[in-house]
Amino acid sequence: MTPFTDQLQQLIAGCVQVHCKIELQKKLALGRPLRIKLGVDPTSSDIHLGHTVVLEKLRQFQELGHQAILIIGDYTAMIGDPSGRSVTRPPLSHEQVLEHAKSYQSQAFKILDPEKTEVRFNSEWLAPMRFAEVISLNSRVTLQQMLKREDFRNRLDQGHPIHLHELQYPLMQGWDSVMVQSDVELGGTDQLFNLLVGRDLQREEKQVEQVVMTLPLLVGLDGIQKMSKSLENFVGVDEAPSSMFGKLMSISDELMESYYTLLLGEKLDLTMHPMEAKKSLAEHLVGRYHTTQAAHDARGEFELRFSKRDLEAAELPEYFPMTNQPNDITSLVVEAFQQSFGITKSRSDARRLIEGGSVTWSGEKISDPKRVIELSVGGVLKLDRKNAVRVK
RNA sequence: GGGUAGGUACCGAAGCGGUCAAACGGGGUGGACUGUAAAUCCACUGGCUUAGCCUUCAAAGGUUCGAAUCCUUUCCUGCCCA
Repeated sequence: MTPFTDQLQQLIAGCVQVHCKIELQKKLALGRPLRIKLGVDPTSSDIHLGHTVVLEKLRQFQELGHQAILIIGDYTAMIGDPSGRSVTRPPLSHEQVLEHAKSYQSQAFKILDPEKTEVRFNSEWLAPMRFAEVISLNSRVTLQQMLKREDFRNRLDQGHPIHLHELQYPLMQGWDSVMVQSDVELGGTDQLFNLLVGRDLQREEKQVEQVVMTLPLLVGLDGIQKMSKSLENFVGVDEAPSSMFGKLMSISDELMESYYTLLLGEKLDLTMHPMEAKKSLAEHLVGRYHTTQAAHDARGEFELRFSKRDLEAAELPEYFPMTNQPNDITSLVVEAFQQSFGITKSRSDARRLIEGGSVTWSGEKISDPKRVIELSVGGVLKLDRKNAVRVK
């Protein structure tokens, strides 16, 4: 194993907080593989770049010979983590959660080494708990401690409801730490409270308290809120190269700086033209989750399509018109969206796009929703800013 | 349990018998501009067989020629008191 002093430097790099560094040092000095816990709740079906910040840290531990423990919060996901939330999460059924858990695992293994990862579902110990045990857990935390949290405080001040079950969340997560006997737990900065509860519970259970390490939250594509699937400001690790590339190109210059540090672990070169820097960022990340070749191609496609605006030469999704020809443009637009992108657009929506001047056929703008046109094979139908199809 | 204020479109928030598919702001989408950046400007933002029609203002009933607006019941939430 790498000497522990070197490990320490490497491991705390990029962390916002480490509780406590001295404890981590002591644990590393033991010279045995530490048990490193990371919990993810399968509240949606995709792992996105926001998750990768902390997953990469876990991998780092893994590469240094420590034991990665990935907790799939199939039970906690049904409660919903209130951290950083201003509203209660909608409830999920266990079936939904298990469904998500499946894809979560395979996506997480794009980063982690599956051979060296202990995967645990927290329903394993949470589901069989008896009410008395739950009560006992509850007795270890006070309401005041809970209400010190900023997210709850805000909701309280603003007269927004806080449901009692939400208060259980940190306890459940903390109990996970007890059950897997973690030496270290990783999480985003918004997880601090939950992570610290783990320490409290471990202490009560006469375990050595876990070291808590928090990592910065990645801001989503909107540049304001943290990246999350429900806010639709995310880039999934499973996304197609072109989509990943495109989404990354749409982030603001200010945001790019943090993407460089958090995702690439590099400092943004300020002498570079921002657009070039962004392309390079996008290419790196696409390459990381796909292949270098795919990343290179995605970049080429992007340049062809959006920089040169050469739709004719670009590689586009195919569209096989099903309706009789010729047909009115509105119907064709609706059908193309549905068939090529799986997006259901209302006719009103399609009409708005047409009237707004977004739709073109073979380069010609079609702005009359009633206009009847005859599609020919090979022609390009542009639908909106980002989507166009080639007729087959 | 008592009192009180509420539940309006993606969100916030007006409207309090007809002129309401519902002001305004945010967000979103499209266009101009451009680097799929930012800023700015313009338009759109329930659905449809679109001079019109249909379904929406927590839910169900009712009053009325006519209801988001009035009445009844139900469900949900905040605040104060217990």
